[in-house]
Amino acid sequence: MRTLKHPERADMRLDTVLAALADPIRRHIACRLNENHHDHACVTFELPVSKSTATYHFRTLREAGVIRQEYQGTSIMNSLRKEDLDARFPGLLDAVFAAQRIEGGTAVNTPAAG
Amino acid sequence: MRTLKHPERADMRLDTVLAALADPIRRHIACRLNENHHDHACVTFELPVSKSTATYHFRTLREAGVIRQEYQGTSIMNSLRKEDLDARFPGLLDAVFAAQRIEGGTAVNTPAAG
DNA sequence: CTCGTACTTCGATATTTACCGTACTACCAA
DNA sequence: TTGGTAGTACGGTAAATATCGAAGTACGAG
Repeated sequence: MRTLKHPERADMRLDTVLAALADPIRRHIACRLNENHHDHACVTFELPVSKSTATYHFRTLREAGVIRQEYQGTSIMNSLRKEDLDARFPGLLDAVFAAQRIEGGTAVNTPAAG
Repeated sequence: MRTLKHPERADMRLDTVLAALADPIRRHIACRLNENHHDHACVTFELPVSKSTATYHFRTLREAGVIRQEYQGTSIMNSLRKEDLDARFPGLLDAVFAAQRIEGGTAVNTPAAG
């Protein structure tokens, strides 16, 4: 079974988390995982970038500690590390999601939506 | 009198604000302005970068809407746009500052401190 | 008017980031 | 075992970012 490396709670860095959430595509992924509480395969996000670029963004989020990625067969199930983030940086994630809602929804034009 | 351009509340973008706060030097500036409530000239920050780089970071913060910069003679008085930010993205600034305190203080080694 | 201070602007550079396509791996199902 | 699906790794590129030093501007003090 393939496993992916995730930072411990204590190893999450504010720099990295903020940089991860500063990108609209990555914020879009995080917001969606926050809204739809069950896990999602990468492929279901329909991002406006190529597959390899999507991998890059998911990896950036995972390495920052924002999401958890676990193989399930050939897919990866993504979930938001909300409890860990809330423990490490209380209120940060909620403030970002609230801000995103205020600013106007999706943060990104998915190819399906455009 | 020289004046500098600041975005209106409504024009503040989450992308830009998060990117501004993702950099440790800029977050250090913002944190200091939050702690010491009166204004500060750029020169008082003793950042570990050259003067022109400092200008660049202050400008980035100003253009994101995080700080206000107003000339006072040959100096610039910097202040945090806390009310505006709180109105636009409630809780975001406080969450970032709290996270910074949790992670361990200064976010940056000033040359004086190192 | 001259000088020093505080900051900006410009041009250059190094590094990082976002992005792509191709080739690859791992797994499941037939 | 053959094929399809989901995602990774790699090599490359374009753009953005962070950095510097040198030269310039604006202002107050003397």
